[in-house]
Amino acid sequence: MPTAELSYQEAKELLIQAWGTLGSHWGINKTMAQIHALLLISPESLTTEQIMEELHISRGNANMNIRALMDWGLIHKTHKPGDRKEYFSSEKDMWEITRQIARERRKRELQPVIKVLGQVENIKDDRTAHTKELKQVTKELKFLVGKADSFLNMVTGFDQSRFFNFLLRLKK
Amino acid sequence: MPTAELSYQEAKELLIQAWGTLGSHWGINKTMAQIHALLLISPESLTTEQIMEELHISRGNANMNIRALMDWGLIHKTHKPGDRKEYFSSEKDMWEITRQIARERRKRELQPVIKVLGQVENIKDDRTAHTKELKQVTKELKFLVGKADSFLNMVTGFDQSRFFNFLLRLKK
DNA sequence: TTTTATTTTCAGAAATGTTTGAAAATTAGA
DNA sequence: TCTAATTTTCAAACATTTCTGAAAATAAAA
Repeated sequence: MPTAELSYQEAKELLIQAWGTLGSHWGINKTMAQIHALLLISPESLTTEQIMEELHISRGNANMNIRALMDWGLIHKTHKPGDRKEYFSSEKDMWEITRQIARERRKRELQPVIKVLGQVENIKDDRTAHTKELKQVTKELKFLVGKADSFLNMVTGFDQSRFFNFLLRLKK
Repeated sequence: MPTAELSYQEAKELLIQAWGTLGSHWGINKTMAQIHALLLISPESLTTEQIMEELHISRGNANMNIRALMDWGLIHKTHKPGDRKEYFSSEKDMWEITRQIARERRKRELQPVIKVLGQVENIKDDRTAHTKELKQVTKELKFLVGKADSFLNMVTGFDQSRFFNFLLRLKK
């Protein structure tokens, strides 16, 4: 059975929904991801009003999630001459978006955990099996989370062409 | 100020809490992460009863999250001779845990999104700017998510030393 | 300055996710 | 088979997160 061609509207809703679901697996709430998807596929920048209408959400909700997206560095505020409203637009370069997400997740998730693991590693050794196991597990956990941190740090340092080389080598 | 040495109990609680926080950024609920942490640092396998007592949770809650952890392939059921109860133990090899998580997240998160992006890509081209933008963004998104999928697939296929050697080569 | 457009805040409402506990189902041994 | 130990289910209670909408704050124009 061949896949039916989707209309623009159907495709747009599917994409916004899919991006929302993926986002919610990544500690980003659904609305935040949906606003991001909407701005990502919009050729022009949009006002809060337009975002509210398009996604059927309240002003407060729109405002809050727009600010969160700006905190993540994924969207930006712009102005139009002779217009008092604020317009929002997404960074469109997919690699830049990837780098920005890598940068924020390192800072928000990995680094706090690495700090805690460092403390736990410092436990007083009373030579019991339980303490031994806790120390061993913590050491291995810290090693692995540390590697993930280095990897994301590397991503933020790479430019696009180095990234493409990296992808090529991934092929096998 | 030098960091004070933690007691076993303090360290254990810190670790369980840290693992829970990291887990919650990964679509895993608090109790599920706590049970996993508890089994990870426990030298012996534990019964449902012991897990309930240790974490102060109900039988239903324990049962449900134990099953979820088994679905993820992170813990296993064992039996002791002459004992009717089920005992649970965590996979201890940290690299094996990483591979298992990579395998599941590919299946649960990336592959469904890739499928949707394939559908959206198939949109009827009406030559408007909006359609053009949607197609372009979808194509780039699919490329990127596809690469993330290949990367996780590689993790599941490599052994630890091979994987870290691979990452080392990327450094420069 | 005053008026008007726009953005931000936040208390309560709604929605979603988690936990409980007791009853039902299952399983193994007698 | 029957009995007793153990596991599973699930409706209702509880907790947490997200969303709303109207009021307050801000900023630009008159």
